[in-house]
Amino acid sequence: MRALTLVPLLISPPVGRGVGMPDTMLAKSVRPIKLLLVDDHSMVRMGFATLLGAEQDFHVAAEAEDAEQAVRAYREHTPDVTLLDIRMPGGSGIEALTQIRAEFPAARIVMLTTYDLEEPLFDAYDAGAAGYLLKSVKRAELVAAIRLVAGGGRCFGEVFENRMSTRVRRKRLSLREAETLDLLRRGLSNKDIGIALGVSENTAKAHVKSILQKLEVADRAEAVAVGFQLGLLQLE
Amino acid sequence: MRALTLVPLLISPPVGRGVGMPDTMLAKSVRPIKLLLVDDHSMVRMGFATLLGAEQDFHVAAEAEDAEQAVRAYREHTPDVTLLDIRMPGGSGIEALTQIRAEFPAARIVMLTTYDLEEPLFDAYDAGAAGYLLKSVKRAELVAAIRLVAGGGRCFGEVFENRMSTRVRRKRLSLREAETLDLLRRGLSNKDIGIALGVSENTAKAHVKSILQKLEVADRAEAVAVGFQLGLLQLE
DNA sequence: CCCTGTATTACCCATTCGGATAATAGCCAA
DNA sequence: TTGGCTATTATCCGAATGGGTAATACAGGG
Repeated sequence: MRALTLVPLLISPPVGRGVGMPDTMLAKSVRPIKLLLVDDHSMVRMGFATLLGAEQDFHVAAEAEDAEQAVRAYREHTPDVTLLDIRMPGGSGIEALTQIRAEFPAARIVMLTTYDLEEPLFDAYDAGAAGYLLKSVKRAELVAAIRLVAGGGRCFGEVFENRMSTRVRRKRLSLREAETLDLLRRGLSNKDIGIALGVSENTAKAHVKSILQKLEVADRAEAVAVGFQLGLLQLE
Repeated sequence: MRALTLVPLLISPPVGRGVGMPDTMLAKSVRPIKLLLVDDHSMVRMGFATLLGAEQDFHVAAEAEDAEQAVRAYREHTPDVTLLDIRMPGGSGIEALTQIRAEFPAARIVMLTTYDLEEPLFDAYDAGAAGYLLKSVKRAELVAAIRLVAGGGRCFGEVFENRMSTRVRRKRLSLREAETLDLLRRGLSNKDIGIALGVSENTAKAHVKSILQKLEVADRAEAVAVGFQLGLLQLE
């Protein structure tokens, strides 16, 4: 059900994505775009603040360093565009995104990430992110993306297009399978997985088998590796 | 051989690590500390530059965004202190560190990292880093660390102490074992590992067995997970 | 020179794994 | 209601895995 709604987006970026975009000029002379920056690293926030503050029509209204602060800051400032880091200690950026969008369905939020993993990308898309960018974006690209999003557009960069094709064929893990994968990484045998999940060993085997199929891997070791690769598993 | 030389460092930070440090004052009135910043993310560089540039006795002489540029920039500017990101595309920070230290044995280089993984920490130590800090360090801490290092001190923060104890008992993987671990993550069977390494299946089994012992894990799946956890394996 | 660690190979054996197949039941959407 | 997905369980079976033990060879540090 997701794949179906995703495809059209790839071929229909909102008007203004390109060389001469009228939205930019409109925004420039009216009122500054109010921004909220969320990242757990103060260095990164400072970098963004410095970079974006240099634009005349941008105004960094607030910063936050975790999911909770992000939600509170949003309520207080209701920014035009929010830049939200995906991975933060204590509640991921996806959670913050979900929470903010629940309270403010019109919130325009651009997710930022260091690694090009596909799971968080799709989670972000599902949760209603307006954009998804790598932190390595060039200044001009970022500024353009923010203007685009402020104007109601969406911006899922190269990342999106790169990862889309592989995801179409790769099926998503079910809840149970995700739990099982997390037990695999901990070195549990099928029997112990069964015990941990409160099911029979045979059921655990079935889940593992299903994981191997969906992830298209040869064994549990590769499943764990791909789990990290896709962002299904995270360092802890 | 490493553990022996490391321990004393923990209890003997160079003079001046504390409240009233004379080195700071010395440096302040003499000449600014020349800095080189290396990080592949322009946002991060900008953050550091903004933050450090605000200190009167700091001077950000140059920036670089990969290992190669870092080495060239070092040759050109011979900074007092270099801030070097550990993970960068195309040659890790460790390589840059090694190369610079080979040419300039007195180079004072502080490694910066996002994740608190133990392998790069020890690699950095072995390669002669003067410090090792998480990117999440507070401004004051970073500034103090740079002054300390500029004065000839070393600074391996909380990270170091936390990770040291676990590493003392956990033995390092041999070259062959590291190669084997990388094949495990790709889902190869013992037989295929043997073929890939040009050895017998029995030898491959022996390597795998040794990995499981050294990493103290139950099976290859957990070995892969711990491999990522320790920084022995990286996302690609 | 000896000891340690690495790399290599080999054999045995019980356990585990992964593939194939199949059946039941619940839930949700078309 | 029907079809599809998930979750559950089960059985069969050959292959792979992990543990134990042991031997050889080579290199490097003490």
